[in-house]
Amino acid sequence: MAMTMEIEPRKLPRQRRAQVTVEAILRATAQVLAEEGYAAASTNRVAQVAGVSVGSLYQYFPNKDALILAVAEEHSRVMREALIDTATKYRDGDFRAGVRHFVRGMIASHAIDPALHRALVQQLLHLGFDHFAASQAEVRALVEGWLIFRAADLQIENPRVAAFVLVATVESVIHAAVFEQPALLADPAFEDEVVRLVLRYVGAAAG
Amino acid sequence: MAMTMEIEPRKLPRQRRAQVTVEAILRATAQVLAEEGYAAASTNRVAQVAGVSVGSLYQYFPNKDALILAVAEEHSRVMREALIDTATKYRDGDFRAGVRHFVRGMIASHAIDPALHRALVQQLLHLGFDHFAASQAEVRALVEGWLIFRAADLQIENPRVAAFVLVATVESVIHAAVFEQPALLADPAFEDEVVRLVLRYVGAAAG
Amino acid sequence: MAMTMEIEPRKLPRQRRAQVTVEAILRATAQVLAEEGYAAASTNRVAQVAGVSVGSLYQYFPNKDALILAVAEEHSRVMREALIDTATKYRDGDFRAGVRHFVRGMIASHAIDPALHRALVQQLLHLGFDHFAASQAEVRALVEGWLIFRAADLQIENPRVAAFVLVATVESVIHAAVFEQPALLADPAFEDEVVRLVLRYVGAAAG
Amino acid sequence: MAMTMEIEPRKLPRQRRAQVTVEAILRATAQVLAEEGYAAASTNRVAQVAGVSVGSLYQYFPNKDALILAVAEEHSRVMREALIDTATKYRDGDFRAGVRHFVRGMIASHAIDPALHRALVQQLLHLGFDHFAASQAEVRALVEGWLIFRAADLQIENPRVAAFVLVATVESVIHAAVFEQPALLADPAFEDEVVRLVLRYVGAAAG
DNA sequence: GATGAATGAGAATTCATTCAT
DNA sequence: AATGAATGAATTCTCATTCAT
Repeated sequence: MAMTMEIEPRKLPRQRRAQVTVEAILRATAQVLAEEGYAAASTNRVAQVAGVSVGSLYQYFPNKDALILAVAEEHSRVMREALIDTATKYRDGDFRAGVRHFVRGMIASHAIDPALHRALVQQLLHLGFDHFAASQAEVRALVEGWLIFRAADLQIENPRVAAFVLVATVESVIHAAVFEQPALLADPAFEDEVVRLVLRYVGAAAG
Repeated sequence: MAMTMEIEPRKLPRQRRAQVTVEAILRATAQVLAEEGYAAASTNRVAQVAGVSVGSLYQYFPNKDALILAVAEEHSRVMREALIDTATKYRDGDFRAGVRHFVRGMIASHAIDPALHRALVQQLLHLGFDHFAASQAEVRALVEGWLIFRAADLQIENPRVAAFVLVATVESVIHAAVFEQPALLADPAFEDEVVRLVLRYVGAAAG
Repeated sequence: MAMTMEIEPRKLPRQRRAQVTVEAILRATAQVLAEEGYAAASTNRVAQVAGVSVGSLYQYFPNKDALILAVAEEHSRVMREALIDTATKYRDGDFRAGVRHFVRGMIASHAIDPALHRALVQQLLHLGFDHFAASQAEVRALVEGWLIFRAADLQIENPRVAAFVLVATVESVIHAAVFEQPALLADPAFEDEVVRLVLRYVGAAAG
Repeated sequence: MAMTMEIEPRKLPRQRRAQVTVEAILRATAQVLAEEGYAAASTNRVAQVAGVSVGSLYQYFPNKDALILAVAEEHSRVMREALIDTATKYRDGDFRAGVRHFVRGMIASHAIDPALHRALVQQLLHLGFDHFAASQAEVRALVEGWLIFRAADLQIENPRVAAFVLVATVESVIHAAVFEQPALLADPAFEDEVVRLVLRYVGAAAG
């Protein structure tokens, strides 16, 4: 494992033409990764699908890992936004409804492009980056604020730890579903159970 | 990605000498994987560490994947046995003690060789085999049976989904510990927290 | 033996530089095959002789067989052209002169690069492709048409079978010369004998 | 190409058990060669099919080439005998009938096991031995004697050369049929044409 | 900026042959 | 005599990366 791995984009595209090139590359990477799998995602293949030369790819990404990371970054940004949109809306409403929407948002965000998500997780684990874990920080902060705001109604000792456990747990359960039983993602009973898990854990369950 | 991947062991070692060779190969694979990581685990490197020629390796394993899978098989067999032993014992005893032993078993099974476990998870995901998923199905079935058997004492709507959620949750919390904080595996407070999570979820918590 | 053997060239060279590379590879393959024999014709050796990297070789040929086939294709194209040129010219002239030119064309085409021819025959048989057989089909058809066209002057029962026998006979006599006595290819007496064999067979001999 | 190639059988089997082993090896080699082709004919595969260990194979054959040669030897012995049987019978009868029987014998001998014949020719060419050419010496002598005996009825200048041309020609034409159009072997028109080729060549044709 | 030809280290895999049991 | 485990040199092929045009 290279200690001196560059992962920063090489240079920013200035002209519109370059902008287009970079987007084509990212889209092609995501597509190849999702449709043809890890093994097929060689730099030459990606460039071909993007309708661009390998040379152009290396103009903007110093190496393959940086390319994958950029795609992961984009993918997790989209996921994060979808989630935060949903979750923020219910900040002041009924807590139980809020939890349900949070969970629904998490499930929905994982359903955006499960194949890409899978491929990225595989690649990133393989690269030694737990990229999605890092991107959860923001979500965690959101949830922590929420727990503090509603502390009176809950049985929680340490909101920070609870937020960590909660986000990690929900994420992992959904994750497991993505990998092992994708059908569950569309099963209302699955949503119900995850909601129950959260509510009971924070001491806000009905019965 | 080859569609026709052979993964069955090639032939069974008959003589004791061969037995020793196969064991050396498996041990070397596990060691290289755990200590030097995926990238270093070339067939030649493995053979070298095993003190055996590459040819011998290919006498028993048709390709590299089969080799990795054999190691995973063995590792998950050991894990599964440790777990099922523990869990089965408490099938009829006190439920809360049973949960504690189940959790303890899960933790213990992941503490057997965390580095190898990490490497295998990375490698298998990467190969597209979700080998541990398969072995979790068995555990899941065990837990589901258990939940149904004890339904009267618990507050569960859908035992099948609940079993999935439970196993995934416990597994992933422990997993996170394996990947990020191996020290936790030996911390009694960690066990306590996971037990609490489970008991609350199934509605069997004391308070 | 792979059932799904790719033998089509991988991509066409667009730039002049690539054109040069491909030609160098083909020339090197022919040379190594002819001078050092089958056993020496490894892809790395060929690349080395071509003054090119193995990678470049694989950029244009998907595998070793495709490389050999491309050389065979070229060689048999040259042979076929030499032959058909000669033979076609005499389609309407004097039959006996026509036979002489046909035979002369066959001999000349085999004299182009006997060592390469030898190596290719060995190699192609060995690969299971009877490449020259295919190209002989064309010659056979030409001869059959010729026999039918001149049927009045000849004593032939079954032109199709006769064409097969004729071409096979001439081909193999010349072949034997290539393999065993290359010097004969340049000896006019050899041409005379083969012509006599043909003329007597088709019943057009003078005496 | 090894200059010091051993091709002599290593030792003669003395005990009946060994006799059986050697025969099994030869039969397995022929079978694998004919049915699975050159590529599959590894020494280990042959030993396996023979129900014998590789070690035993090497007890009687110093290397792979010697094994192939032994099979070729046996195959050409069988062919030769079939031919000589047929041909000798007609030594004193009608010349034209004799030729027909000679040709028929040649065709029949090539029809004994065409797949094996093909595989052997491929292998032997590849090894640089023109084994079947050598084994023709005996047949050639037979034919020469025959031509001398019937010289009065024929138009032949040099019986030795004529015998060479005749045997080589007939052999090659049949050979071409084996490789390119096996169906011809069973076609009476093919036999007719080959007979005509011979009769006209030696000046014994009817018209 | 873009191109795509060229590179070559490195990885997987085979198979004739040996030799201890 | 027979066994079959072990050997390892040799070969094919891939793919991230560079750089001249």
